[in-house]
Amino acid sequence: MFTRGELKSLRHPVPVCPHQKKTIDAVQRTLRILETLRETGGAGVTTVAKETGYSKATVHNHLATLEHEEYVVRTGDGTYELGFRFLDLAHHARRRIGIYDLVRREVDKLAAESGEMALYTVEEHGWGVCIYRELGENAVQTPLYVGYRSALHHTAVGKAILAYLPRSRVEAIIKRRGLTVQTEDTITDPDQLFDELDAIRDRGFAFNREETIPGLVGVGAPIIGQGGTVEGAISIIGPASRMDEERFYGEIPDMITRSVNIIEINATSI
Amino acid sequence: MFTRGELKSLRHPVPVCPHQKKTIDAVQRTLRILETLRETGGAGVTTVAKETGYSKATVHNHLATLEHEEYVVRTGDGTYELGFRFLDLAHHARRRIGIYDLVRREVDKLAAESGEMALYTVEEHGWGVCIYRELGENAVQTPLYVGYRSALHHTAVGKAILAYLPRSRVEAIIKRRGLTVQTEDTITDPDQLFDELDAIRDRGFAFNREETIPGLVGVGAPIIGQGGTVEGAISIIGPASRMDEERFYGEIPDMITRSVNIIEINATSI
DNA sequence: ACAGATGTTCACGAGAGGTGAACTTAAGAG
DNA sequence: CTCTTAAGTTCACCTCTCGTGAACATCTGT
Repeated sequence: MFTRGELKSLRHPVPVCPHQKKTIDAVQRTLRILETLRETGGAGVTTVAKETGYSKATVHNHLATLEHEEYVVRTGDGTYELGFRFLDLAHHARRRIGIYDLVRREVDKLAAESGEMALYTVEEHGWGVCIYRELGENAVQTPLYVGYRSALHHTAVGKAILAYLPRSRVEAIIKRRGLTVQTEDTITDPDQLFDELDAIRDRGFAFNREETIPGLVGVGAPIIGQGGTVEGAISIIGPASRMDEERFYGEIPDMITRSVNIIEINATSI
Repeated sequence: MFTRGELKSLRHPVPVCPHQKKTIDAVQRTLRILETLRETGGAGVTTVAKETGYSKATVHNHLATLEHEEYVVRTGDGTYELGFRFLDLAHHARRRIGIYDLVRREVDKLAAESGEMALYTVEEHGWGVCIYRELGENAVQTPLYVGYRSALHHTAVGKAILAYLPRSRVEAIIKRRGLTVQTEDTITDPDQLFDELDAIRDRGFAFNREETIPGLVGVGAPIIGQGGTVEGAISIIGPASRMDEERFYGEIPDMITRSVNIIEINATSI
């Protein structure tokens, strides 16, 4: 027989990895559940339980808590959906972007002038996150909504940002996120990527030549803040069919460079 | 000596309130912490601990979890801030609004035509939540951002929505949220509010006569969906000084009614 | 270099929270 | 209208999570 003390020491044998972060399981579960609601566009207890692997009771308790705290709503037909409280959190998250209004005006202008889609993207946790987007008259249909996250290595904005981050940061990001294949033109070799980043730094802006989606191209340029650090990048995106040499390598980069200058100059006075 | 069963029953004496919901404390703590980041616009462990009353270690563990899950960011100066992942959740929450694009177009039109602020609001958890907002040329400065929540009884949109909810729902909302005083003109008496809602139903739209902020007035009208239920309400808001009788009771209501009709007609074809 | 504050780690134990099963309610089929 | 099936909710149990204070580490500014 064991005494209580002996039993206890057996229960906690040895931490598998002594350096792994200590995270709170219940919080992770709630986040997984919210993400499930996001992906399903609303679901019931059973669906969420199946999707996450948690028991029905667990899902029920989490959803009840989230509903009580008004982060989730029960609709008429009994499904749970993301609450509008996230609009509020999103608004306050966006307030971090000091140059938001400035950027917005320029992105609107770019979309109107070019007739294509224009956007502003920022780096976070090694992803590119779309902060603002405006559609021009002939803009392509892509699922690129505000809040959309994508890898940095295969977009114009992403490469523009990477080009102006310290090499160590870029290496860390590559290690963390990998260089996933999107199309046959996606850069998947680190050395090739670093060469590309050198070229971008030389000319001041980046091209996306069907590296994300076949047939889709883009031009992007970084916004450099007072401290000399990249704040983000703006870009114009359109179908390859509409982008002849003159436009893709001339007019569009000019428009973008002009907007970048306006933003950077006005940002210093904030 | 006690048997196991007897001991157990002693340990759980009597639930203080048998009907109180079972919520998960850790989740509530995380939400409180996120709300603190929201309110402070970014803060360190100590500040959040002071603000919430939780221990530093607790706050540290929660923030570490939220950062690991990429819902929060550590900035250069060591403070934690809301992550842009909330933009994504917000986007998916907003997808619940089927008529969003339709409403957006009309609100833009109203803002341009009137020169004032125009907006679309929806009810959730007994609050009015601003879903979309556009500023006209002369729009007033108010903190009415997308995601902003306010009580329903003292705004034009709020009263327009209440007027078309079942009386039982209205009573439940009043009970839950109360009729808070905003200005000397705020309706704080339930009977008076129900009379006002009758009047709104008669004429089809609602007025806010400085009931929220002194000097600020508005006109709002509900959007009624196919099932005959209120989807939300649109509104134009401006300074009382710019709203003479003719404009406030004539032109503005006409513009809004026209937009409501366009939205409702087009909504049936979705 | 030092003082004051902030962030991080640790051991411990109360009790939170996850679980399966039982129960209730709602929806559909025949 | 009843039976069947599935979904949501409640419950008692038990483990291990998570909150805590205090000690330790790290940083900032003068």
